[in-house]
Parts: sequence; structure tokens; C-alpha cells
Amino acid sequence: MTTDAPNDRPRILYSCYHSRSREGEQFVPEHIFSYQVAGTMMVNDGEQEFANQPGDFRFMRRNRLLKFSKVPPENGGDFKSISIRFSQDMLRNFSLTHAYKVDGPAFDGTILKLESNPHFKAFINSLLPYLETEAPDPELMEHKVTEALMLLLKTNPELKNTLFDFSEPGKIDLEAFMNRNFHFNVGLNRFAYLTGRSLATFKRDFEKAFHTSPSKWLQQRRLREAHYLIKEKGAAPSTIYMDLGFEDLSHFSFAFKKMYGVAPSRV
DNA sequence: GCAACAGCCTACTGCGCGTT
DNA sequence: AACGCGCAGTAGGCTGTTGC
Repeated sequence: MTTDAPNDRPRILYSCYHSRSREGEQFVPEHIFSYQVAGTMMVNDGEQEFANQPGDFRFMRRNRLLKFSKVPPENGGDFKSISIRFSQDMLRNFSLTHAYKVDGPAFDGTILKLESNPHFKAFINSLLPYLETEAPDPELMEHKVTEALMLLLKTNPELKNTLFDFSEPGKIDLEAFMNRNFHFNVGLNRFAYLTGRSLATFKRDFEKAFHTSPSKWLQQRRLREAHYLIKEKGAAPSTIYMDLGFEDLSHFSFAFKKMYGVAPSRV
């Protein structure tokens, strides 16, 4: 299997952005336990929009596509959040050591809001001093990740069915999945993996379902959406091209004109 | 905000081979 | 037979830059 999580990234990430909103999208390959320290994290999974406010604890499920926007506090200061990621290796070892067995369905959503409690708060308070030093000791951080996992299992025991579910994505309905996620700008490899297929099978199934190639369909679908947003909703090209999975405004404009014969600003 | 363009890189296609 | 995987060559899509 492909592990999309290089081990050189820190297990505990302290995000700190100075007075500026950062937007982007990402594939979440590992389960994440997060805490919002300051500012707001807006997250969209293609179906729902979630707002992580200061003091919120969240659990994010692995193998999901997310768009996020990091908004610093209105009254000034930095956006700050803590993300703790649980690698599959670490979870597998933990489940073996502690004899955890999956006995129910895994959490099917993307983001789970966790009730705040004194244990979580104490844990974050014990963690912050390490994170604010320049280079936290990696071994110590490993222990903190384990501590976070134990707390999570203690307060939300049902999460064991998700945390210790090591199965790969199963073959799912391609048409529904693509219509839900076409605006994520990720490679075909990723789409194939998330729909439980090899790249070759993904392309074959795609051709059967949509009678065109994935890249052509994706571009047309995104441009149709752009046309709708510009014409019906009065959206500006510069504000929507990224939301629709284009990385470059000039290319968006070029592709739009090729399909509709007019530049997006003249619709 | 849009157009043009060069160069890079990704996706498509076709094929052979292995597995179910 | 149907399905799944991997490879190589190639076309064309995308990015980054520049200029208006």
C-alpha cells in the first residue's frame, strides 16, 4: 500500500500564522486530533462547512479531501492551532500492545467535534510549553502523541472502531464520488485510491460511467460550475477559480474561453 | 483581469503479463 | 474470460512569466 505520510513531518504540528488568512486544500492521509488555540479554521469536505473556533477539539478522519481556510482573530494576533497526527504504524502497534479489537462501524464522516473536558485541556496546557520552544524533543513528542491517543480512547471509546480500522478504501460509486469531489485539485492517482481502484481500473470505470476521460470530464465539470457561478450568482472569476480546482487564473481564463468562446469576465 | 507562449509534466493509450 | 497491474511513448494540459 502507499503511505502518503512521510515520516519526516512532525507528529505534532503547531500552526502559527501571522495576521493572514491561508487557504488551500489537502488530502488527509492520517487521523488527526486537533485543537484550535486562536483564530478560526474553516474546513470544507465537499459537503459541509465546519468552523473550528478557539477552544474547539476536533477529530479528522483519514483518507478525506479537505479545503481549509485559516483566519486570524479579528482583533489582531496570530492564527494558532495544534494538530496531532496518528500514523498507521503507530496505531497498529498500539492496537496490538493493548489488544484493541474493532467491533462496530467506523465513523463515516470527515470531522467530529469532540466535547471539551478537563483532561483534554490539561493535556494541551502540558503540550504548549514544548511547542513554543524551537525544537521540541522528538522522543518526548512521541510520548505526547501516545498520551493524546489514550485520552481520545478514554473520552470517546467508540473511536477505536475508526482509529484501528486499517482497511483501504473500498470500491465505491464513482459517479456520486466524482460529482461530490470534482472541485478538489488532486491527481488521478488520489481519486483512484479514494474510490478503491487502481489507476487503470479507475480510468476504465470512469470511461464506462462518464463516456469520456477523467481529465476532460473534470475540466468540463469545473468550467460548467464556473459558468453557473459567474452567470447566475454574479461571482467574480478571480474569487472562484481556486475553489473549483484551478491553480492559475490565466489558465482558468484560457480554458473557459476555449469552452464557451468568451472570457469569464464577459459572460 | 486577460492573453500569449515556452517548457515541463501529467494523463492517455495500447500492450503484455499475471491473477481470479 | 474478466479483471488488475505496470510500463513506455506520446499528446496535450498546466504552470509560470511577461506584457497589456
